[in-house]
Amino acid sequence: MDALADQTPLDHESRIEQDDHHAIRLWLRLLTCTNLIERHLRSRLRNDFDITLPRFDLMAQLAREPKGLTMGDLSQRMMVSGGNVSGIATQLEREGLISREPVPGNRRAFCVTLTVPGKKRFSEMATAHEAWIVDCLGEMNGEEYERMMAMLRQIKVSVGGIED
Amino acid sequence: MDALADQTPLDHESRIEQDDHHAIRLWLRLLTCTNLIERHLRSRLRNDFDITLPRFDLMAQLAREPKGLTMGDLSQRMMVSGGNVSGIATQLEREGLISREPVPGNRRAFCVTLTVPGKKRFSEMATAHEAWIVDCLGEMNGEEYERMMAMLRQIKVSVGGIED
DNA sequence: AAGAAACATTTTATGTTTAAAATATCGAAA
DNA sequence: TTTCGATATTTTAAACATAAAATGTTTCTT
Repeated sequence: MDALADQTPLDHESRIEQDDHHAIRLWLRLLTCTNLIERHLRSRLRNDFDITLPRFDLMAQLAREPKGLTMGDLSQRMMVSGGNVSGIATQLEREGLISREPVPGNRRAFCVTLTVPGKKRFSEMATAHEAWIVDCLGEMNGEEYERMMAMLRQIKVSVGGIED
Repeated sequence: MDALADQTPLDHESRIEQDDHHAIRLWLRLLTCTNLIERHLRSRLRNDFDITLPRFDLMAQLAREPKGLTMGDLSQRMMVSGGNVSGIATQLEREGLISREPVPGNRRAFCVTLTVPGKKRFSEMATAHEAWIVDCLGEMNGEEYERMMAMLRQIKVSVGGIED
């Protein structure tokens, strides 16, 4: 095959053809960028802290809310299914990084919080995590950030408006 | 509190701090947008064509390369692991949408192509898929589009430069 | 107070994804 | 030739993810 002889490294986006609508090209580039960054973060979290991105994300939500969150809150904020949160929380609880306490006055819900070791662990990770992101996105000046944020907000509203 | 910060002139150090927050916010918004669009596309592909996004993506790669691609080519272009491609291809082959032919002269590799029904099926899907994306991203003028592409290219280069 | 509806969570079944091990082939050097 | 390293793919195990069913709790309505 010709493809076998092709040495250039490729991604979704470098394959696009001239006649594609510019929206398609933008979408593919958006996807490529997000995937690259996410992959990089996953890899660093795994190598440097032996933790997965979903577990880190759950801890990040809790770190922002010292009073704790219910499973449902976590599901909503992380934009993943309840069953998923349930599984991730089970793992983190087993590792002693979070705790699930019953909520007084509502026996259906649990209040999930970071344990003391969990807080310590998270603060170590958060510093590094932030630096990695700045490394990935940092070359941009304030004005560019604002423009990009505005365009993404537009997209967010536009997609959010389309009901699933 | 951000309102206060806006009125206060920032020294060098707090400006860096401020920029860092910008980077994090930009990353989170990027992630949210991509997830929303991806979720939307997944859902429509499932409902309208009873196919998953990974299967569609694999077919899309083949549609661009009528001579066929090897499993390794597919893995590289889709930016997913070889094992993953293997699983997806097995399913598509079972459904008769793709074929895996041995490559003459290299008994390790397979040449994967769309079958005739696969081509037909894909072309139906591709039209709809393109329209969905335009719906999500459409309200953008040429200048905005160019700016966004340029910034994303910058990010792509920046992240790509950091070796994994 | 009883029943129905809504809520919060977990469990189950199925499928996706990756890294790593296993299998097999190829190419080249000793 | 034989052996060794690289290449191409598949298999396996573990973590994630979703939808849907199951469980238990609360609230509303009558």
